[in-house]
Amino acid sequence: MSSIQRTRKLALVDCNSFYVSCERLFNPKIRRKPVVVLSNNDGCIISRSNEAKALGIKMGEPYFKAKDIIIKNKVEVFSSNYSLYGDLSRRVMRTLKRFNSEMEVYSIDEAFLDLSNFPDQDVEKIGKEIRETVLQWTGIPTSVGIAKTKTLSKIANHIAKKKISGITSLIGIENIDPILEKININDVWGVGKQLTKFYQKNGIYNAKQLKNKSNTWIKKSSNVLSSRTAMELRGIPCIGLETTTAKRKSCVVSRSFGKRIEKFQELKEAVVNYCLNASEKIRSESLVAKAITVFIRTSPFQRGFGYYSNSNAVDFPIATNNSIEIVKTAVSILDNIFKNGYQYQKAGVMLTGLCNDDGKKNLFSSEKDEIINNLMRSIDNTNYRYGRSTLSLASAGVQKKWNMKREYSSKIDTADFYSLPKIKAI
DNA sequence: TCTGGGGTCCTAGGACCC
DNA sequence: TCTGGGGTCCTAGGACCC
Repeated sequence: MSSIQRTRKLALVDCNSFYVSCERLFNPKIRRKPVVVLSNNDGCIISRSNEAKALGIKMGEPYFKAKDIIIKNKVEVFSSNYSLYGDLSRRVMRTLKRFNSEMEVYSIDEAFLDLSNFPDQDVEKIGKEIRETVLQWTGIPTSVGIAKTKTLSKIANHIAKKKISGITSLIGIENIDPILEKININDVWGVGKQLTKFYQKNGIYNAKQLKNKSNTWIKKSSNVLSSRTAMELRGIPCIGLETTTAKRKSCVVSRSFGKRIEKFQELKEAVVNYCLNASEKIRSESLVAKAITVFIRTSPFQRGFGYYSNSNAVDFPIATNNSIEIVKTAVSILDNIFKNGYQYQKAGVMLTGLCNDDGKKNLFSSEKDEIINNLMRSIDNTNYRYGRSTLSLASAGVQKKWNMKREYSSKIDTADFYSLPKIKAI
């Protein structure tokens, strides 16, 4: 064997406080200040700068609960701006792809890269180079964790987040038990709230203890996913790299309302809008839906008004992505589940059983379908060019009293040339 | 007053058939 | 009429992820 070691090596590159970093990119004045970004409707805190974390503001905490700390410490607050984050995410991913085309975009702010082709002793250097390049080209700071399996890369990344260098590699370490011992069981990828409770009850408090637990016990008392996690902790890959983006199986559009809604008419407007959104989305991916679910509910937190939640699913006679048909079906479902006298807080539609739109005509297709398809296509093109909902259906309404609250939007639009930041060339 | 949204996968249990 | 078990398929709900 040659002296160059080539084992399986996966890097997890994760953007630091991604949404906050995006806002900071366009607003240098908040670089060193505590910053948080809120979820839709300004409901919860979903991204925090290190300064904000240090103040004790928790992930997912409702905004109103953290308001005291926020005001007292002059924390900068932003409503979320997903088109900005999506755009910057694509730039980061494009940059990463230069290092290896064997890459899995795992979420908006993280990606797995296969570094197996590099010699073992070089990976830390490569990781450093990745960080520097992404920072220089996009302005987004990242952390890099490298290990033999996805689960271990996650752990390496978790450690890297706390280091100034921003990089941790577990490659070439004989015994990683002392490292795993310091990782709380709930910080292991795939171990959520319920599993944490279960493991702790059985004396498992850290990653090392789970790693050394027998597989049969884990499989028997939990499930295959948990045993996969344990195997991955042992350095045995069980979760593959998904380099091609699989077609999705469902498409959900749902929102909480800016204000509570009581009237059927307003609820209907919201549902129609969600349908238009969802059908446009699946059309853009050349998919058709076999079924649709509509759900409505009142706030689970509001006491004294009575809680009501209901949903219903209906199969389409033929899988479709036609807005008009989808809207019509959704409204009839809403008609069935709507009850008077409740203050609705949220509604949503879910298109399920998605499959490829082969465009084939079937027994029931007619010339009318052809006309409808052309209509959908021109609606999508127009909306793409002139902004969403330039063309819509009358039932979608114009007032939209139910629209989301977004009080703290930075209103940055990356399509606006003049607001683009200047990035240093190399 | 104010508590996000969008996904995937697994399992248990019921319906149905032989 | 009563009795039994095993297989498959579907769905709802739960758990997890970011």
